[in-house]
Amino acid sequence: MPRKALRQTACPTCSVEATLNLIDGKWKIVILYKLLKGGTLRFNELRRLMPAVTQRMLTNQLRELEADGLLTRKVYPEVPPRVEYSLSVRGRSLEQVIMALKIWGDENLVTATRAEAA
Amino acid sequence: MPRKALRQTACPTCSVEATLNLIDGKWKIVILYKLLKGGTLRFNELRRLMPAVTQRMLTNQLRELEADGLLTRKVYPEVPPRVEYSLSVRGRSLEQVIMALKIWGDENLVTATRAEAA
DNA sequence: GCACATAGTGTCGAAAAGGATACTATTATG
DNA sequence: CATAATAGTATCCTTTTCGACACTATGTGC
Repeated sequence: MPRKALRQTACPTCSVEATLNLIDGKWKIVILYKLLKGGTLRFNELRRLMPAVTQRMLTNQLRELEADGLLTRKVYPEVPPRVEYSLSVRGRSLEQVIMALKIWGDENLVTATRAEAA
Repeated sequence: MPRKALRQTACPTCSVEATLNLIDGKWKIVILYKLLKGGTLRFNELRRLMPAVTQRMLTNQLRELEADGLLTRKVYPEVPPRVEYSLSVRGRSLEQVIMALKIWGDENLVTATRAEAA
């Protein structure tokens, strides 16, 4: 049984869509971006960087990213626990995608995201 | 009242996240990609290109993309009706983003999207 | 007169995603 | 003994998303 159902595809040949599925999830892109910029980060460091994300969601998203092979989770058998997250090679290969998103946003979302924004 | 609630942001300064919000929606990226490749397309042409998408969803996604200024909807007052969709200037500016997604997918998703895929 | 094509809309319900909150184990520190 | 820190879990609930399906108007072709 798949850990997470793959959603139905609009057109199976669309690698655009498949890629988007990987980074779909409310916080995944931000996590990847933070790791891209920050290198290795611990769980609570990520939390502090994204205060709006609940612990549960952060764990969820990290686990999915790990399952997709986009990041590496390294547990140190210490007390208090220490877990370090960093991009895997595959994750780092997403740099162009992430940066394309960032660049577009910087250029096009300076003031408002929607025309009718108050 | 906003047409669609903007979801809470992980970090307001992240243009990465904001950009992703614009193209978030199950079929938006594919629609944009089809229009990028196909130029101007009519409603039912899009439907045929994406058979898995219901009429209602296609309409929804097209309306949201229009509201975000990413595409142009041109209605011809004819019977039977004719409506043509094409990327706006703003929409076309997303080309780098869309192509980054496609290129990554082509290079990294050749066989399977998930390690545990049967 | 009937079906067909276009570009939709309306309603209902299921499923998935996400949020709030409380709880865990262990050790160090005071 | 009490508190704090780490990296989470567990449970419950609400919101959002998505799909199925039926329905619309109008003119053309048979």
